[in-house]
Amino acid sequence: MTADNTSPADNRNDSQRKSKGNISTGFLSELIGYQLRRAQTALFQDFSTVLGKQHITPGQFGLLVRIKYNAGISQTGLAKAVGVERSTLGETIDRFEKRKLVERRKHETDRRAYALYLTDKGETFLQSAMPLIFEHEERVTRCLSSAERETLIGLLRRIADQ
Amino acid sequence: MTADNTSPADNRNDSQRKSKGNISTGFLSELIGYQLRRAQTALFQDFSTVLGKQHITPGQFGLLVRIKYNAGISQTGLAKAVGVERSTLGETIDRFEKRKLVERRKHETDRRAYALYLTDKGETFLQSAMPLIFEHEERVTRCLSSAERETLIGLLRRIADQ
DNA sequence: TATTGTTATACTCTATAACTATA
DNA sequence: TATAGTTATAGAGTATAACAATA
Repeated sequence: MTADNTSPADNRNDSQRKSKGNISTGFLSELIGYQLRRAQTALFQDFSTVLGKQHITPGQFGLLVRIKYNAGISQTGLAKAVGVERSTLGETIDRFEKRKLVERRKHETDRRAYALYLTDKGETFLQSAMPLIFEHEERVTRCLSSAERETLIGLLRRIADQ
Repeated sequence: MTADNTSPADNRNDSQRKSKGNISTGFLSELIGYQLRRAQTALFQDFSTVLGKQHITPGQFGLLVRIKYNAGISQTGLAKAVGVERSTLGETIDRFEKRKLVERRKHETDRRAYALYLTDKGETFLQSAMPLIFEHEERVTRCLSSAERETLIGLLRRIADQ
């Protein structure tokens, strides 16, 4: 791929044209960033069809799982772990608390901090979501062999971990 | 991976723990959706460090490229191509127009529609962003061989295209 | 002084619904 | 009737900055 390859006729690898509006995406289709974005959009849409009724997004699901496996974590600790600001996370926790999925308890030693826990309702919610998550995972990777699936997850992990 | 493997001690593959807050992510690290999300976050951050000063995001960049390669496209056509609502895209085009990157002209035959074009400033902007995009692409995939990079892009494309 | 959490503010992305102009 | 675009409204994610309480 070269930076000069910007002719309007350069649509050879434009696999997007088959289903969407049939428009050219130029050199985008050769970018990892672009295909990553497209894949994530596809996954998000599948996730929404099965878990949208529960009013949960992939990001929120990840938060609930982290609270489950790190019971008592502080908001700042959780915010750092997922890479968002404390103020952003605070509002998300507000919404979880309104839905009775997460509980803020007083931290035992640090009186400035909260300790976050799943409520029983939160635990149940996660438990009931689990089979849907695994079905979702199966469905979005059904076009790959087991080996390909492992390859993909390994490559993604290396990119994310660098 | 089994749905029952939810013990708090199940952190074997939790590569996230090394750099972030060192908290457990449970079974998340075995999900394609999770690793896809992490990889995209990493790419987004790298993109922002090189193109954030230009006040452009990956999504906006994709729109500008599509307008370049589909000069005269309508807002509805572009909205369908990227999978967002007309109202959402309209506001984005508003901002592009304020920045003089995109121009709304009257459609030649359909008087309800606009025809979208990059302005000269928009063309120049895209041209100057190009080398940064390719450097970004190189940087985020430097941990992969050429073959691995091709494998990854192919696997992502298959997931997105299904 | 530094940190935890909240609040105020702002911008973007996202969608739905109602509206107008036109097809 | 249907479509192109706008506007109003709403919710969520994102951030920065200032603040009170506490470490």
